Order: sequence, then structure tokens, then C-alpha cells
Amino acid sequence: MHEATLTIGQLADRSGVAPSALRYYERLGLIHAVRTGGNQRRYARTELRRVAFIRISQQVGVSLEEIRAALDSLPSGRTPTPDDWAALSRAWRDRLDERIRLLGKLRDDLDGCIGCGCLSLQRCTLYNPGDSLAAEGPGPRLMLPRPGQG
Amino acid sequence: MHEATLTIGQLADRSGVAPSALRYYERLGLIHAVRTGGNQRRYARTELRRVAFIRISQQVGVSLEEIRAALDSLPSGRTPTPDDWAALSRAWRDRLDERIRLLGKLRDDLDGCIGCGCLSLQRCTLYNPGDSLAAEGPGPRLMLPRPGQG
DNA sequence: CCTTGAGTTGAAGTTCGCTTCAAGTCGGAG
DNA sequence: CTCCGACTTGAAGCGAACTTCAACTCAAGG
Repeated sequence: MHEATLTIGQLADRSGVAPSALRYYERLGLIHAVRTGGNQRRYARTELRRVAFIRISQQVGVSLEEIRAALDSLPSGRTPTPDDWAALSRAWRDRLDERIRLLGKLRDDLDGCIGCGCLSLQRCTLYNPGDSLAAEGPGPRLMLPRPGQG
Repeated sequence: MHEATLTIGQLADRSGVAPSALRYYERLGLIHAVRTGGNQRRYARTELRRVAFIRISQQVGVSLEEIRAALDSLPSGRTPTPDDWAALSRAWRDRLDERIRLLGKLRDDLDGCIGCGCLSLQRCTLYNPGDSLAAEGPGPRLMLPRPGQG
């Protein structure tokens, strides 16, 4: 017991992420595992921190592809230090600030529109195409998780 | 020119929403059109306001199905008044507040973790499963639109 | 009347972030 | 050694919100 590595089930239990999701992350290159003689995955404990970073980043609204890029920027060769992780976290900070700012603006504008009841496409700042809240092209819309327990 | 109704192309131009999306909204029952003798859609000007409400609601993070339900609650028979629209907008206000609050909490927690560099699954409030920021089951994750112009 | 751009349809495709399935293998307890 | 649960794979499915396509019709100007 208390082995140096984790099975996929153990990592799933400890991280709260389903095994199928962990395999998916591996396919995308977000996490890594060594294999036993029988081809089963074994995870180093540092992978726990990677998974934590992934889930936190998702809540910030970052796509898995961008998370992968961020993780790739970690120093290779040595185990990342707390400072390394802190640097990555700092990178999301601006995103989060910007998203909070935009939502705050949306709220203020919505309040204004509640006052006037206009919902005018032309005049309402809510619907200004130049505004960065506008959607960007095809594919699914990226939204925030709705509050409500799993 | 200056007809009482709009073609789908005109509604698309004025609302900034693609014709294919407008047809999709119609299939879902979010907007309505009358047909010409040649089976083409003609939109009343009030549909402009419906489309505006749809897009604004999406930015608040509401699904099309929920938007449909909200629109269904508009008085049938008469054209909705500014007050009617204001009532709908008010309904989203709490959602928006809650999302802003959760993002603010995430930011504060992230700041704390930047300080300690922990990213610990166990100790970090960022990764508390009981927290309402947690994802809820299968399907795509709902996130905020990333800032970046369309 | 002819042409051309705008409109029509249903079906299928796209993206993201996964889950589910089937059919088979591994590994540790007894 | 047997058993059973945990693991393996690739392929397919899902859900939201659309877009794209093909084949066709409509409507308005010249």
C-alpha cells in the first residue's frame, strides 16, 4: 500500500475526474502516464496537480487546448515547483478579471434596459457588435457552468 | 421600400444573427414568421426585439430552451410592452449576479493559491466538490464566451 | 421573359468535452 | 490456479447551437 504511483481509478477517485475523462486528457496530451508490463497506466503523484490545474482552468473558462499549451510551458526535466504553478495561475488571472468586468458591464446595461424596456439592437450597449462579448464564429457557445450541485 | 415586415435576410442584417440561426430559432419556437404566397418567411418588427432578447440572454448564460420558456411567458394576443420585456430581463438579473459572485470567489481563491502555489485538491477551495462551481454530470461544459471580437 | 440573388427544405456535418459500449486483458486475493 | 474487479482499446454516441450542402423555388429588375 501507499505506492509511489496511482492507477487510473485511484487518480479518478482522488481528483474527482472520471477515468474516461483522464484517458481523454491523455489523448490530448494534458497528462501523462507510464505503463506497467500489462499495459496499464500508472500515474506519478505530480499528475494530481496537473489534473487540479486543468479543472481550475476550465472554471476560469479556458479550453483544453489552451490548457495543454499552458502545461507544455512548464519546465521539462524537473518536477514543477509551487512557483511554476503560481506563474501559470497568474496567467489566467487577467482572463478572469476581464470576464468579470464584461459580466458586470452586461449587468449594468441590463439594469439600464430594465429601466427603459428598450432592448433596442441599435441603441442598447447590450447588443453592440463591436463589443467583445459578441460570439465568435461557428461551433458551440462557451458559457459558464450553471450553479446547481452535481 | 420600408415595408411592414422583414425578410430573413433583412432580419439577419439588422440583428447580426445568421439566417441559418434564425431558422434554427424558429424550429425551436423562439421566433415566428408568417409566410408569403411563395412560402418565404416574413418577420414582424417585434421579432427584432425577440432576437435581441435571445442574444442578450445567451450572454447571461441562459440556454435556448430556457429562453424559449421565458419568451412563452410573454402575453399572447398583444404586442409585448417595454414593461413585459423589463420583467423578463429582471429574471436574468439574479443569474448574472450569481455568476459574477462565483467568478469573484474563483478569482480570490486563485489569488490565494498563487500565493501558496498549492493547487491542492484537498485543501484548496478552488477544488471543493461541494462548491456550486463544480460541473454537473455529462455533456458539454458550459462556459463564458471568451473575449475576442467576432 | 429572363436572369440573378435571395429564399426554401431536410439531412448531415462541426466543435467541445466528454461518456458509453463491446470485447477483451491484467492483477491481486483466496 | 481461479476468480473478479479493474483495466485496455477504438469506435460510436451525446448535447448544445449552429453551419453547410444540394437541389430547388421565389421575386424583382431590365
